[in-house]
Amino acid sequence: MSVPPVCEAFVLHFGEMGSRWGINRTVGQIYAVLFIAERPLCADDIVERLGISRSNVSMGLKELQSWNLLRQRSISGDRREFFHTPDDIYAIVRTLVDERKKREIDPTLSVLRELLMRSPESESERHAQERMREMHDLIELLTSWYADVQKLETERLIQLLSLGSRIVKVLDMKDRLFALPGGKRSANPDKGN
Amino acid sequence: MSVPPVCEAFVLHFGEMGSRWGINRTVGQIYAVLFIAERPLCADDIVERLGISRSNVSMGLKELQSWNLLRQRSISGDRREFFHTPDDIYAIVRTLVDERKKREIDPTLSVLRELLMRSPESESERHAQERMREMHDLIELLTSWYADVQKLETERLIQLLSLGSRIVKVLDMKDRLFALPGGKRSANPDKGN
DNA sequence: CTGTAATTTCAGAAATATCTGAAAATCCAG
DNA sequence: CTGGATTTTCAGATATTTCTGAAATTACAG
Repeated sequence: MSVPPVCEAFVLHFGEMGSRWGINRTVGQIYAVLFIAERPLCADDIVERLGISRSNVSMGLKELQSWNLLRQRSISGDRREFFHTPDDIYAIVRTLVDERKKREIDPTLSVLRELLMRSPESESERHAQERMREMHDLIELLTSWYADVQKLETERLIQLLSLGSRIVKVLDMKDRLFALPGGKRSANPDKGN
Repeated sequence: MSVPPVCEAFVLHFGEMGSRWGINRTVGQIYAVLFIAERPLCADDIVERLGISRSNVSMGLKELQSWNLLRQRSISGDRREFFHTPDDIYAIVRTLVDERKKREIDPTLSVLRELLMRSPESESERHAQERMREMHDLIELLTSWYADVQKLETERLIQLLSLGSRIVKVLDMKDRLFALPGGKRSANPDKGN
C-alpha cells in the first residue's frame, strides 16, 4: 500500500471494520482512501494506493455507487472519472443509514408483517408470533424515530444529540407546566432520577 | 429444518440478516430459534430444529454467550444445559449495541485518537487527519448520546423515541421560556421549521 | 468511422469462512 | 474411582466470498 503511515493505518482499520459490518474489506479500504484524499481520485489512483487489481477497484466503486456514497467529477480534457466522498460527514452517515434501512430493515418489517398475518396452526406458532410482534413493534418504534429525526437540519440534530438524556428533564418540565388542573398526568410520574 | 412454516420463514430471514451484519448465518438462525421458542432449548433441540451438526451448535452457542445474549437454565435431574433469550427484547437490543460498541466503536475511537496524536509529515497527512478528526468527533457525539440514553428506563426511552423530532418543539419552548432579558439566545433562532 | 484510452464483465483461481465427524475433555451419579 | 452422558475442540472437508487477468465493451478525440 503506497500511502503515508497514518493513512495506511486508517485504511487498514476501516477495511477491517467494514468486513465486520458485512462490507467487503476492499470496498471499505477504497472508501477510506477516498474519504481522506485531498482531491478526487481516479480508479488507477486507487489501484496504486491500495495495490489491488484494476478490476477489483472497478467492482468496488460500482458497489459504493450503488450505496449512493460517492460523488464523481470529470476533468475536461481527461477521459477518466474522478471519485470523491461527500464533504459533509453527516451526509455520509445519513446516506449509510438510509441505504441500510432500505435494504435490510424495511424488508425485515415486511417479512414480520406477513408472518404476523398468518393464523397460527399450533401453540408454538402462536407463541412465536407473539415474539415476532414484539420485535416488529420495536423495529417500528426505532425506524419511525429515525425517520423523524432524519428530517432535522444537521445543526438541530447536533443540538439534540448533545443534550443526551438531559432532554428528559425538559420533558418533565413541559409535563408539569401543562398539567391541567384535574387533567391526566404522565403515566410515569417523576421517580426522582 | 423441522419447525412450523411461520417459524422456518423467521429463522431463515434472520440467518440471512445476520450474515449481512457480519454474524454467521447459522449463529443468527440459532438465536432466532431460541428467540421464538416457547421454552429453553438444549443443544440437541437446536440440532433437531435446524438440521445442523452438534459441533456447529456448540460453537454457535459459545459465540452467542460471548456476546452476552443468552441465559441458561439447568433442570434438576437432567445433565443438559438449556438456553433461552432474555424475555425483554429491549434488554436484548441494549446488549447487542453495548457489545458492538465495545468491540468495534471503542477500538475505532482509540485508533483515531492515536492517529490524530501523530504529527503530520506532509500536506496529505495533514488533510487526512482533518478528516479523521471529523469522523472522531461524530462518533464521539453519537456514542456519548447513546451512553446517556442507555441509562434511561425502558419506559422513559419509549416515551422519548415516540416523541421523535417533536422534541425539538419542546426544546424551543424551553429556550423561549428561559431566555433572560438581554441573555444569549440560541445560535439558531427559529427558522419556522 | 477509426484507434486508443478507459471501464466493465466474468470465468476461474485464490483466499476465507463455515461446517462436520471423530476424538478428547468434562461432568456427575452411583 | 468408574462409566455413561454431555459438551468442546479441532483438523480437514466443504462452501462461500473475493480477487484477478483477459476479453469485451464503452467513450470519444480526431
